[in-house]
Amino acid sequence: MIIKITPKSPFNFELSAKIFSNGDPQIQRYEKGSYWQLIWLNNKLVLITVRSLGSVDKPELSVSLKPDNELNKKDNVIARKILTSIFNLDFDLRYFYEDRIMSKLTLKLCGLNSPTTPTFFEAIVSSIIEQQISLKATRSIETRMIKEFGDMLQLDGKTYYSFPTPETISNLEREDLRGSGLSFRKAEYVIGLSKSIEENNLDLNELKTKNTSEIISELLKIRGIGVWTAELAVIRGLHRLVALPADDIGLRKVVSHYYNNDKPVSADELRRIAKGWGKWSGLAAFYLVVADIMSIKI
DNA sequence: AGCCAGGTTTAAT
DNA sequence: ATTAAACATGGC
Repeated sequence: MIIKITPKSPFNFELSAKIFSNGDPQIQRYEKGSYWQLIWLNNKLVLITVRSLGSVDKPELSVSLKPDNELNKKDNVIARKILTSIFNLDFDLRYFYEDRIMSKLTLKLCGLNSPTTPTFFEAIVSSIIEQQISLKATRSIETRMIKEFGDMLQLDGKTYYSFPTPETISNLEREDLRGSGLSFRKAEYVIGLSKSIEENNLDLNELKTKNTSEIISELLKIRGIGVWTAELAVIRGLHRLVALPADDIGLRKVVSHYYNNDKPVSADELRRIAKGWGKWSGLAAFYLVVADIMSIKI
C-alpha cells in the first residue's frame, strides 16, 4: 500500500531522515533516498519505507506499507499519524527561522526537522540507556537489545526489527538485558518501567496529552529517570521542544563551541544563552548538535 | 592502560 | 544535607 503525505514547507526529507537514523539496516536506516522503519500498526508489524517525491520548498513524501494484505483504511490513517509524528511534519519551521541568533545556522540546515521515535516508550528507554555513556556505546547496546528482544519481520528476503515492546521487556530478567550490555542498574530501570506500564500503573498515552512540565514531573517519579532523562525523553519522544537539557555535557560542549569560543559553559550560562532561543530552545539545541556533527562553521 | 563519555541511585558521612 | 561509589561499552 502506498500513501502520499505533503509536509509543511520547508522540509528537507533527506537531511531530517539521515541525521539520527540508527546505523543498523535491520532496525532504522536511511540509504539512497529511502528511510525505513518497522512499526506496530494495530497489532500488526509493518515495514514503512519513505521516499521523497518533492523538494525542500515543495515537499512530498511517498510512503509504502508492507505487508499490506491485512491493512485497512484505519491503519492507513494511523500510519500517516505515526509518520507525521516521527518527522514532525505538522511543525512549521518558518517560525523557528525568524529567531535572530539561529538565523545563520538555519540557513545552512534549512529544512532540517527534529525526528521523533515511533513510540514515547522507546524514547524513554533510549534515554535511560544513554545515561552517562557515549552515543556510540549507546547505539551498540541498543542495537543488540533490539535484535535480541525486538519483534521481527521478514520481507523480500530481508529481516527487520522493531523496538522491544513494554510487554516483552516486562517479562525479562535483569540478566537478559545485561547480556545486551545494559548495566544491572539500567536493566532494573527499564524492566521496572515496562512492568508499571503492563500493570497499568503508568499510562504513557494518557501522559502524552498533558503539558510538558506535567509530563516531566510525572516521569521524575519513575525509578531511573532524573531531570536529564526526562527532558531528553520528551524532546525525542514527543517533540516537546520547549524542554532543554541544560545539564547535558554534550550540549554544553557544543554551545561552548558556537557561542563561547570553545571555552567551557556552565549549565547556568547555557540557560542564559538559551533564553535567546525563546520557546524553540529544544530545537535550537538540536540544530547546534547537528551542526556540530556535520562540522558546520558559522 | 586508563580515563571520559549527552546520569542516577544508594550508601555513607 | 551533602558527598562518594558503582556502573556498562566504546573511543582515544
